[in-house]
This record gives sequence, C-alpha cells and structure tokens, in this order.
Amino acid sequence: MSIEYKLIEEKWRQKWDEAKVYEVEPNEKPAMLVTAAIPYLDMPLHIGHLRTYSTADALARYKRMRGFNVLFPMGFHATGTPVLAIAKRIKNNDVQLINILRNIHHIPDDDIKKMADPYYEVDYFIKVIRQGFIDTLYSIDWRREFVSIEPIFSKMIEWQFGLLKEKGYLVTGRHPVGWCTNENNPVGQHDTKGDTHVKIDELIGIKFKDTSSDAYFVCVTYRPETIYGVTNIFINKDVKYVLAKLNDNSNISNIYLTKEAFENLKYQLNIELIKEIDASELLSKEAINPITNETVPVIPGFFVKADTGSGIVMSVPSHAPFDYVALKRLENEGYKLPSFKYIKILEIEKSEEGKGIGRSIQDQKNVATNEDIPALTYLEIMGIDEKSSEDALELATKAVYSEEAHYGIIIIGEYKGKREPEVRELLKKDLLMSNKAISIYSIMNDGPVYCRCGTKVIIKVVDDQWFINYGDKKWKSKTKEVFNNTVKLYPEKYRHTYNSLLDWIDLRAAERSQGLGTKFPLNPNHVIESLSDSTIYPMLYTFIHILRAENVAPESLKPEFFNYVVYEKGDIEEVAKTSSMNLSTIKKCRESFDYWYKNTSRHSGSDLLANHLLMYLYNHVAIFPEAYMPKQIVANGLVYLEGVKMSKSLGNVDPVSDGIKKYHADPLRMVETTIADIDSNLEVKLDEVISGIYLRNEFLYNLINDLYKFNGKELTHIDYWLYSRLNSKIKAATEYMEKMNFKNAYSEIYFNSFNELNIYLERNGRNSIVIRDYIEAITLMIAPVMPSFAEELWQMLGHSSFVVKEKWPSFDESMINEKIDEAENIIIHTIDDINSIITLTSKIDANKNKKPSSIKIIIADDWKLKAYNKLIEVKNINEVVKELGLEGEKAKFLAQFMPKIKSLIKMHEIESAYMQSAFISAQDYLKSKFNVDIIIEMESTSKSARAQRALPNKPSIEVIWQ
RNA sequence: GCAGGGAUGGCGGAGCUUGGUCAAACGCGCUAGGUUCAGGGCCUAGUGUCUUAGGACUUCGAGAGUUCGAAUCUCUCUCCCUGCACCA
Repeated sequence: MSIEYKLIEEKWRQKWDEAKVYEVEPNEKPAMLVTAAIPYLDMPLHIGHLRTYSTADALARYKRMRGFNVLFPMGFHATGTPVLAIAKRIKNNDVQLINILRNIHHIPDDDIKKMADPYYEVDYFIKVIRQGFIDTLYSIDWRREFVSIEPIFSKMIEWQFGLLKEKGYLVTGRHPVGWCTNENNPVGQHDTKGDTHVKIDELIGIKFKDTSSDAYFVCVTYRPETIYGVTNIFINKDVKYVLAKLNDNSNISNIYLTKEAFENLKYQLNIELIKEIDASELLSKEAINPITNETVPVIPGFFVKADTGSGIVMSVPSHAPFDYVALKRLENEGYKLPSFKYIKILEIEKSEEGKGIGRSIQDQKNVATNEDIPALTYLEIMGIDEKSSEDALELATKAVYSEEAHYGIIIIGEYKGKREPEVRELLKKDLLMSNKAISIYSIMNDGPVYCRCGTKVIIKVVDDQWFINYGDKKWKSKTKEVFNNTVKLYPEKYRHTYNSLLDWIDLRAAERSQGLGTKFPLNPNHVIESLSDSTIYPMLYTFIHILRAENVAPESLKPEFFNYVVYEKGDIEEVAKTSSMNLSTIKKCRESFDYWYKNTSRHSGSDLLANHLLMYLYNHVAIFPEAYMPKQIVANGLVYLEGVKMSKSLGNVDPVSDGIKKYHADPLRMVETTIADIDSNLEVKLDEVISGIYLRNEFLYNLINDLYKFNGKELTHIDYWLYSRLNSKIKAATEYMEKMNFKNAYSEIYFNSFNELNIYLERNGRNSIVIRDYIEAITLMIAPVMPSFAEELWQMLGHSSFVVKEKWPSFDESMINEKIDEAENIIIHTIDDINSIITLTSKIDANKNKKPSSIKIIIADDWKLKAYNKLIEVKNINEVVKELGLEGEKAKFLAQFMPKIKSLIKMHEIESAYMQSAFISAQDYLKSKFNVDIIIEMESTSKSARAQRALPNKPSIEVIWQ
C-alpha cells in the first residue's frame, strides 16, 4: 500500500493548527528559543535552503519532546541592496532574471511586472516563502512574524545603534570601496556585471625624486623590498602623463603619473592636476632611489599599463621577468642602455635535496646558465625568453613571486638575513612613515570590473564612513570569553576557526548610501548596513506579538521601552508614560523576553560563519546582560545535488514549492537533516535517497497494519535480543541528539531499525507486543524529523494524543544485554564463515556438481574461552596451565595464540550453554538460509573430526557434502 | 599573501575526539546466481592480492617516528578546497 503523504501532511497540519500546538507562551517548563537566520527576500527559497530550517525545526521538536517549552519563530529579511537590485533589474526588463522567475519559480508575468516596486516584491516573496515553510511542516509560531523593514524593527535597530554609539563602538575612518563614478555609489558584488566580487589590494607607491625638478615619480609595486635592485624607471611612451599636486596628510609634493591613473586615483588621493606632460619629456629624466640614493634613468617599457597603479613602475631586472625582458627587447631594438648592474637581493633557501632557485617549478624545460640574475634563471628553466608572449611572462612572474615569498632570504640592506615577506612589510612601513611612499589601492581582479550601468569600477577611499569597531580590544576579549565559556558550538570543530575569525574581524561598515533599511542615526542620508541590522533581532520574537495584540504604535517604542525590556532599567511607570504604553504591556514584554532569551539556539548555514554569526555574537555581547548571552550556535553545511552546489545563479534549483510536490515534506526533511553530517555538505542523489525512504516508511506502515497477525506469547531469545537492541538504540540515539548529531542519531533510530526488524522477522520473531513496543519508540523518535508521518503511525498504533507533544522515549538499562548482542554477532560471523567455506570448498574437484547436505556447528568447550582470556592477561602458558589445571593437549591448544599474544585482546565471556541456546533459536533461520540441515553440537560431545578446532567465540564448522 | 579545512577501495562517503573487534560502515557501481522478472524491481553471494575449509599478505596522499599494535597519535613534505569585509 502506498502512503498518501499529501493527505497525511495536510490532515495533521490542520489538526496542529486547530490545537495551536506551536503557539507558545512562558510557562513553568524550561524555555528554549530556537531561531534560524531569516530568509532574504530577493528570491523564493529552493530546497537547498531548507536544510538550516529543517535542522532548527527538528531540534525544536526534539527539545519539546524532552520537556522544554520551545519557541520556534520566523521573520523575513529585506534590508540592503539585493531587493532593490531585483526590482531595478525587473524595471530594466532583465530577460535572464525574468526567465528565472517565470520558469523556475512559476511567478505569473503580472506579478513579475509589479515587482519593479521593491515593496511589492517584498510582500510577494514573503507570501511565497511563508507558504513554503508552512508546507514543510515547520513548528513555527506565526504570531511573531516580522520583516526587517517594518517600523517596529527599525525602532529596535535605532535603540541598538544608540547603545553602540554610547559604548564607543561606532567610529569613522578611511576605507577603500569599489565605486561607480557614473552612479556615484559604492558597488558591491551584486551591483557588478556578472556578480563579480571586487577584490581590493593595498599597494605601495614609492616616490623617486626627479633630479631636474621638485617632482616625484610614483612607482607602484607589490614588492618594495626589491628597491635595492632598481636599475631604472619604466614609463609607457605612448600615453599621456600629468604633473599633479599631492597633499598627503598635509605633506605636499608634486608627482608624475599617467592621465588615466590620475583620473582613477583622484578618488583615493588628495591630488590636483597641474599640467599635462608628454611621455617623451619624462624619458629624458633621471630619478633618485629613495633607499639607495642611486640615480636611475627613465626608460620606455612595453608592458607598462596606463590605467594600472600610477602608470610608472620601478625596474628590477634582476628579480622581475617583465623588467628583464623589457630591457632585453630595448637592447635588441638598438636602444642604447647604460650598463646596468643587476643586483641580487635575495637567496632562495635550499630544499632538502639541495635545490635552490627553481625548486618549486614542476616541469623544468632547460638548465639555467646564470644564477646571479634570478629573473633570467627562471626564464631559462621555464623555457621563456624575450620573444615569448606576455602570458608566459606573467606565468614566470608568478613563479618568481611565489617562490621568493616562500623561500626567499634577503641578502642586502638593513634587513639582511630576514625572510622576504617580513622585509616587505618592514620596508613598506618604513617608506610610508618617512613619506617616501604613499599607499595606493588597486583592483585585483583579472581584467576590469564593470558596474551594472556599464561604467568601469574604480576604487574610492571614503573618509567619512562609519564603522562598527569590532577591533575594540575589550569588546573582542569579552566576546571571545563568552564564546568559549558559554556558547555550545555545533559542529564543535569550527571552534578553532571561529576563534581566529573573532580575532580577525576589525572595522566593519555600519552604514551605506543605498538600500532598504533603517536610517542611520548619525547620518540620516544613509541606511544601516544590512548585516549590521540583523544581529539581535531574535529578541523581537519574544514580545512583538504582544505589541501587535495591543496595537502599540511603533513611535511608542522609545529607547526607554527597550531598556526596560532588556535591562529592567528605569521606573516602569515612567517608561509607560514616555512611551505612552500600558504598564501591563511593558511588563508582559519584559517577562516574555526574560523567559525566552536565556536559552537560545541560533542556526544558519556555514557560509554565514564569517559574517552574520560573528556579528551576532559581538552584538549580543555589546547589548545584552550576561544572562542573555547566546547559548548555542549551529552551522550546517550546504546542499549539493548530484554533485553540483545548489545555487540561485546556477538555476539548478528546485524551488520549495516544487520540491514538496515532488518529494513530500517528511521525506525531504529526513534527507536534509539526517543524511549528511551537519558540518559536511549534503551531497545526494535525491530521487534515489527519497525512494529508499518511501520504501522504509511503507515497511513500517504495513507492519503496523499487520500487527494483528502476530501474537503475544512468552518471550524468546530473539525477543530479548530486539528489546536489547531497542534500548541501546534509544540510549545511543539520545546521546547523539543531545550532541546535535542527527546523522548518527537517525541511522540508529531509522535506518538501522529496518535491518533489525528484518532480522527479527527472519529469525521467526512473532511477538506482537515486542514489535509494538519497538515501533512505538521508533515512531516517537522519528517525530522531530517526519512529524506528520509519525503522527499518522501514532494514530494507527491506537493513540489519540499528538505524537509531537509526547515524551521522547526513555531506555531501560537492564534490558540492554551485551551477552545477547555478542551472541548474535557470533551467529552473524558464523554465517559469513559458512559462506566463505562453501565458496572455497565448492571449487574442490570432489565436490563438483554436489551440494552441501548438512552443516555442523560445533561450539567450543568453556575452558577454551577462560584459558584464552587468562592467557591474554598473564601472557604465559605455564601460568595458565597451572592455574586452570589444564593437561597436555589443552596446553598445546593455547600455544597457537602465543606468536601474536601481544596484539590479541580479551573476548566477551559467553558460556557454551548460552551459545548453544542462541544457535538453537537461530537453527530454523540457518536452515532456511542455507537450505540444508543444521546440526548444533558441543565440542565435548561431538564426534566430528573438526570438533577440537572450535575456538573461543568461534564455533567450528563442518560442511558435509552429498 | 593571510587565515581555516581537507587528502580513505571504481565513485560518494563513514571511521579518525577515546590507537586494537578495520580489508575498512552505509549507499552507488560492477560480477555471478536466483526470482512465472518484459524492459534502472526483488533476493542471495561476491567485488585489494593470493588461497583445494573459515587463512595469509598488502593497503587508508608521500616519507619518517611513537607503540606489542596506527586510517586513527607526533614530525616533515606534496597536493586540493574555502573565506578575506561594506556583501547578503
């Protein structure tokens, strides 16, 4: 009979709704607040997203069964730019986007059109996503729903930022951002064409003084340490240069750079154009190396790009392949060069095999002729010369750069003897401190990045930007302390990562010029950045439904109100007056917050580890009193389908609505929460796994229907075995659940159970009471993951209560019988052994065309196991012989274990009589399995020649052929 | 570059926290046999190498070490993945 999931889901969802099972208020039970990162409203969710929510829901349901009063609420996130970006793309008739919405998410064209209005978009997606959560049977208390752009939410954020300011955590500063000069806005990843991430790197521009004027050549480089090897300066002879006035921290100087560079850098430097200059004019000049004070000429370089850095580079032919080749080419063209001295600035540390330069280069083409010029050495061994392409040179440059950074030891100058990366930093600092260089930011992407409007993105340094200063020392150490002392982290193995992230996080933008959200109090033209405004909102769940029920106007929610709710600060009557609210409302809010917020579990995908979860923790430490610190954080891995990551942009998604139709809520929940470890990416062939779950569910369902066919006679060996398995299963599963290890928990609870039930039935287990006890416990334990199916089974088992409100089963330690389990293991091993013996002996000529007629299983005498264990203990045959009073033959038996005695371990003590009864109970089963007579004998009474071969816990087997 | 993580049989992926019962769960694939089985169904056995009785040998990225004993602990090396900020 196949199961009508859709009907079952619908039926129980309605019954739960009617009984308001998930609408909870403070009571005498211990509280637990389970929250998951609220979904972002720029797209409907796909089934991959459900993993986080399903895990949170399963925990919520489990904890309810463990006696907690659990609140699982949900809200929606709309602040920031993505919602706007979608609206804008729809407005611009973005075909790609519209196709996704239409074809994948089945949104009617009419609605798509209306989504050009971001608020329509928000409402629409809330509707879709909420329905998805309902269909997935989450135990959400919907009375507490909110969206992050509604006024009540904003009031909370304003209060939060007031506190952050008060505590001095808000600071202004300089910061480089990707910038669109057309729209005059910062560009984030989804503002760029192809959602390119703008990679920004800090470079250094070293100032070489022009000998013939007071101006400087600004040479931009990654490797200031190569300054010792500079032979000349390269410029591009085909582009326009300018002279500009630079005001660098009121240190005024004139600099040369390309016109294009000027246009870019005016957004990050304080510079003014003085005049344009021809490249040819610069080519007649010389400049002074600020470190070595040597005078070097200005020379044309073919590779110098006008729009990169300043359009001027310093030439280090000894270590830079491009520089070396440029000089070589000039020479070949007949350009008259001075005789440069190529100075080697570092030595490559030798590898164990004694290899120096080129040690990390895999397939070396040639042998180097000259190791005094490293750039040349690399070119030679890589088979590259001045005629090679720029790509080849780029490759060589990378090879040099990485090897020298890895193994380079500086052999010149002030920092002689130190490693290259260290010297780079030291020199950078020196040069900047002494005004011999300026810092310049550059886009590190391969090729230019474009804004969606088509303009090339440049770097702007904003200097009135507000940041949240997560670098604050006290705040940082307090946060780490809370994290390490009070927060349970799942998976625990992220703790190390997390600690280093807590250290790493520093300034973080608090506001931005665009996007939906709460106005930034310190600059009302800006809104609060949307990661910063989603850190403490779980508090809102605890009382927002009270505010709504009492029709409290958002304007009433003054800081005094929040201060009272969170700190119980101030006089409640005063607070009621200032916020024009009922005293009782405020009191209720306070009580509710205090009740729920002491025990929280926070859930999100592991991709939010480095941002949301960090800020969640920091902000909790900043805002809340000790008692309300986070207690638990759960980060789950992502979902892959058929080996491909589910991603909105890839379009390989099943929207939630489709997924539920196709797979049904309960089986899908089962897969998402229990197939993979919580920390690993879930990588499944959904159809395959789901059909496995269908089969198992049907097995359970049918077994309950067939319960009447069984009887309730006296308990036999196999009944005790099933009870033993059940109780140890409950014990193990409960331990796993407590550790948030759903995977292992459910392979015990669910997947292993079918094997056990099958063994039980095959072994002629027929006790309806035993089966019922077993299935009831399974039903209870699958309820957190497959709630409606469990509910259906629970009803079939004759209960009238909701299974989701039942207690998690407890186990009876006395029913766990290791001996019986061990005996079963021995039987299973014996079956394996019989199989391999039959396989092997069937090849014997004498057995050709024959079949086994019977199999003898001969159980070892008790003394063998005793002696064996004793031998392991004392490791001395004589002692065992003496102590147990064994004769010659028996001592000989023990001798076989001596060669490996040190590596053998003790065995479980099972008496031969017990073993015999176990085998007798399995006799029919073995008989039908091998389709032959099974004879069970004891070693002492057996006449078989193989009898004495019986080993402790390993019966001797004799296969008798016809 | 900085930080974090990883490397296991044809594949995916357990086990490694607490070293032994690990030739290594589970699933997929593959092979053989069965099934009144018509087309990705079910059952049984096999699937590192060798083996005429349940055994032996070699394996868990490479190398070295600790130990009676290592996939599991230590060290070195190689390779791979992820994140790096104003962006949800």
